[in-house]
Amino acid sequence: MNAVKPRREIYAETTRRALLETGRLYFLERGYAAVSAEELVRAAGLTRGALYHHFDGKQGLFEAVFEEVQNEGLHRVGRAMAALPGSPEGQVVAGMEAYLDVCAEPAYREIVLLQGPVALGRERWLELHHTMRGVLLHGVTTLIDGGHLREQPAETAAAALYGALTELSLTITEAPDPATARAGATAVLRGFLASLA
Amino acid sequence: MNAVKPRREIYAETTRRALLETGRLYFLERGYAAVSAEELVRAAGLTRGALYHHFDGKQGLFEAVFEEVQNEGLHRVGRAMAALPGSPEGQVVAGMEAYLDVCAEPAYREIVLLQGPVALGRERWLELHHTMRGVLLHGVTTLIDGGHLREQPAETAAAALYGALTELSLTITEAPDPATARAGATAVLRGFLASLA
DNA sequence: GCATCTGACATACACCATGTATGTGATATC
DNA sequence: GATATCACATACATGGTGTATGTCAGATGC
Repeated sequence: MNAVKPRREIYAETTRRALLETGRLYFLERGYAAVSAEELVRAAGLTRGALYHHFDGKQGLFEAVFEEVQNEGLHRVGRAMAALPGSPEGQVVAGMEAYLDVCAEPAYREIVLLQGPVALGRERWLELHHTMRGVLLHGVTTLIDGGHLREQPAETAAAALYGALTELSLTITEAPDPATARAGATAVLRGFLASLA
Repeated sequence: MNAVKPRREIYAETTRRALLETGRLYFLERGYAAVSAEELVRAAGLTRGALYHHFDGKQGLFEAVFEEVQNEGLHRVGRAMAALPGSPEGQVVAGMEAYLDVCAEPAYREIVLLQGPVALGRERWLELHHTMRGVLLHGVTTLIDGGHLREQPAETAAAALYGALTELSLTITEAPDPATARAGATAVLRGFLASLA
């Protein structure tokens, strides 16, 4: 038989997960600033001691929740792109559309897009969000290198696309009719991408 | 002679301005969260009583500073657009380029774009920032109505443009060579706008 | 020109929230 | 079985905010 995991480790992992899930729930429903650390840990049946033991305070817990939520979105975008091997343009379009769907999820929208910059400060937020932006930058770079887009600084093109993408995702969920708003958004994005060729 | 302004009113206006300018300075240099209300008013030679009398606490003062800074940018964009009467397309392009310059100013960049959402929360920030976004929306609407852009929901197009614009402005100031970055950004933006026609 | 009132602040206090230092009991180790 | 260590809980110090109240100069009424 393989080594048994010591009980203490199991217990610790359990409380860690309890903190993560309670944090995710409370941050999502009430907002980072509105929920105090004390309230949060009591909801998990713990004390602030546990919070400071496993994470670096309330912000540390938020960062952990942030990374979890963002990674879920990252995987979803990755799967959408991986479904079209051999077509770099199709991959980027599919990735952008998948990203719109990811942004439509309440968890991603609230935790990563809206509360992230507020809770972490823009600087730290950029650090943690770098992985997601990197996907788009990588895609654009590939398109330029492959000759599908004209020669241009990839950072600039990716930044503009990212800005349009994010702003569009927010307006979609705020729109009275999200479905048609999403359709309009993808049309705008495809046109934008084409204008870079 | 016309009525003389009572002395008390003059005094009050003076302290109000002292608070505004100290706030603008401190928020810009140190950041909203990092500067306490107490520290701020002491730097202005006052106490928190004065702050709460004239504004609604630290956040109220920030909102006032925010509106001042944003209005300066608004006027600058307005002047740039007014310089090209009769050419709606030229006006929008000129407005976008002027906006890039406005975003390059440290005060606007820090107070409105970076600290604004953090200090006010996105919801309140959107309310106060609505005037600036409205300029772009109005421009896009005019272009669509005038047939310069194809029939499409103006909100969607304006949102995408705004997102690209803002994101580009941030990357420009962070770029090693802002001048060429700005040139690249305007090229991307012109192409984007053309893709909406 | 004196009394009164009002506006512009200052002072004092109560209340959270956070971070940290320390305590404690269960569990792993030897 | 004694000891060390890990996973928390408890207690306290600190700092920041909002509010209630006090105070004094300056406007107002007679």
